[in-house]
Amino acid sequence: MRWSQTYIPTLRENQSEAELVSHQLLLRAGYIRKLSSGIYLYLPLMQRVIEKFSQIVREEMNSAGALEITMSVLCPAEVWQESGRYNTVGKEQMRMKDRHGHDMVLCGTHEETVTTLIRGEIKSYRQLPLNLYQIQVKFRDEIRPRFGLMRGREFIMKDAYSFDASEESFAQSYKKMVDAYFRIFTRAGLDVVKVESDTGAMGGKAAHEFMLLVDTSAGEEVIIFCDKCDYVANVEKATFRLDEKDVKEASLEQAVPVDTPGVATIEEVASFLKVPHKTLVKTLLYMADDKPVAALVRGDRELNLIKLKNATGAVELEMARPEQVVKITNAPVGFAGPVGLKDVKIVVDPLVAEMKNFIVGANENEKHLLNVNIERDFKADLTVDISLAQEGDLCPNCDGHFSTKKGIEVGNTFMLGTKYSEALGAKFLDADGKEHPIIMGSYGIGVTRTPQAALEKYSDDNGIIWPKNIAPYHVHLIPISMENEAQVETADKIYAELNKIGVDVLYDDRTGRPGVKFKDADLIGLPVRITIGDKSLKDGKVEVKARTESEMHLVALDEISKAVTDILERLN
RNA sequence: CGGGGUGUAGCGCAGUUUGGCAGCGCGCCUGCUUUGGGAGCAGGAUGUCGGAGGUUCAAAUCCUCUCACCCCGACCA
Repeated sequence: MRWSQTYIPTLRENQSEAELVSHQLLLRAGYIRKLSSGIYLYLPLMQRVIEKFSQIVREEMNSAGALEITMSVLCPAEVWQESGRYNTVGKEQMRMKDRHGHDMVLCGTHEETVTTLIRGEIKSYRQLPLNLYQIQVKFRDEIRPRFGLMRGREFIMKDAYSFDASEESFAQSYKKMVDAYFRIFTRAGLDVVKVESDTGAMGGKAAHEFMLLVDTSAGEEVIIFCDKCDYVANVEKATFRLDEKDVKEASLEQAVPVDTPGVATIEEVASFLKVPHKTLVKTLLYMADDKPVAALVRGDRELNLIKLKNATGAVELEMARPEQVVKITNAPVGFAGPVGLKDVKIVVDPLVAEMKNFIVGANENEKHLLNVNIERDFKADLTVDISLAQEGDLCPNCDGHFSTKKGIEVGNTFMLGTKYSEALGAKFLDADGKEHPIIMGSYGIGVTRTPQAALEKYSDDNGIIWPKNIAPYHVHLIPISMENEAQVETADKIYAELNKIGVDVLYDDRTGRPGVKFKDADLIGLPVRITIGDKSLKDGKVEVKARTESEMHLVALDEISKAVTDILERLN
């Protein structure tokens, strides 16, 4: 492609709207433009990146036996009502009425649609397994879109859905997808890790996420690693083993109230009473679908909201507002405790269950209770892990310890079980003529998110450095002067030759100054640059340089193709 | 939704405190010169100062309402 024939609006200065390097670069290098909050337009370069990545996805999905289809973005509300998710997805689902007044939704995912498609048509175990996928626009009305394509409201996703007749068959289907995912990300030049994750609103039995590990603030997920075994999990999901050191036998002492004037936080109470944080218990009040819940975690621990949500089975879980806290505990925020609470579900973390003679709020202003004990002073309605795992915790599978890293989720796989097939009536007959719901899985890859995520790893001060397989073009061809006939002639020849052997070339045929072209080339980030100038051309040579490397190679004109393919061969 | 912030030329911003000709840099257009890392000179075009209402002789500036966008939190590929 000739520069003069395409549309690459590069910008000299950074855009104020962008926080992340990757977002900044996509805007500056002329890949994307914003239309509205969380809604982006893909310009020609981005379009090519999307196509290249999509093609990799498509090839690997196809070779894993999945079949490409395209489903609608719009969907009648009844389908979502039937699965039950109409009431649970929340406000991120965009809803509207058509001209006849029918309720419609914009799909953020397609479990309902695809299940509706196959039910009634898949009747026999002989028709299974089946895996259908699409690469298509999704819409989610995110509470807070941010980071450009990383968390847009409209985005492109590859979503696949598997249908199996047995658990054994499903396990194979799932593994095929996991294997395909690793091949996809590897081809795109990205190292990802597979981590255990929460199933969230998707429901189902288990799930994994594919994470690109990054050191930047773009890493929205915290990932827990065991330093000894292969246990890896999203912090939302991670469980850990109780440290035996924390289990102590002690005689129960008399509970006593103590004045704690003006000290409300764990930090303040601990230093006021001169005791370690882990002798205190935090009582956190939440409203689970408008019913109060008290969550008790040890003073040195953070609450894991996802675990609490799962434990309570709540659809909406929100921290109680100060006035609600007052109503529940008769005390201002900071003095809540489990003793004497009425009509409040008390959820106790196992770490707390092991504690003796601990300190809690007294449900009275500026007072705490010392030497409180479970059973004697209050009863737990539920004892379940609700603590956030943290660095140094003990691995649940071995005697290793946890460390943490940050990552960007670029893909996920869900074991859905029969949640959707049962709700929507997708059933098959087995060899004995018995009816069963189909076992399903769903598998997503963020097609627009992934390339931007890649840039969080692959860029430098001068611009983008694309992995070769998702770069919009392979080669950036720059004649120093378009007024110089010999240079132009050479450039034309190289352009034709490389195109012929399937190397994608962006030919900067602008009549501008070379400095501008070099700056734009670095910004756009194609893997290989070929420069044609009088210095080397008088010896019948041109300069070939990899974006990642600083040294140039002088290459004779008849060896260009080989030089370029050699460099591409060794690049990521 | 809560908290914080910003809207002025295509982009980046100053001007708002203390009301008085709407500016700067980059980009864009024309001409000449220049051509190996964002050129120089000369000339030129470009504004609903986010919007509506109000105060005033006079509003980008003060007041009221409103919209959009960004950042922090809850949501999520």
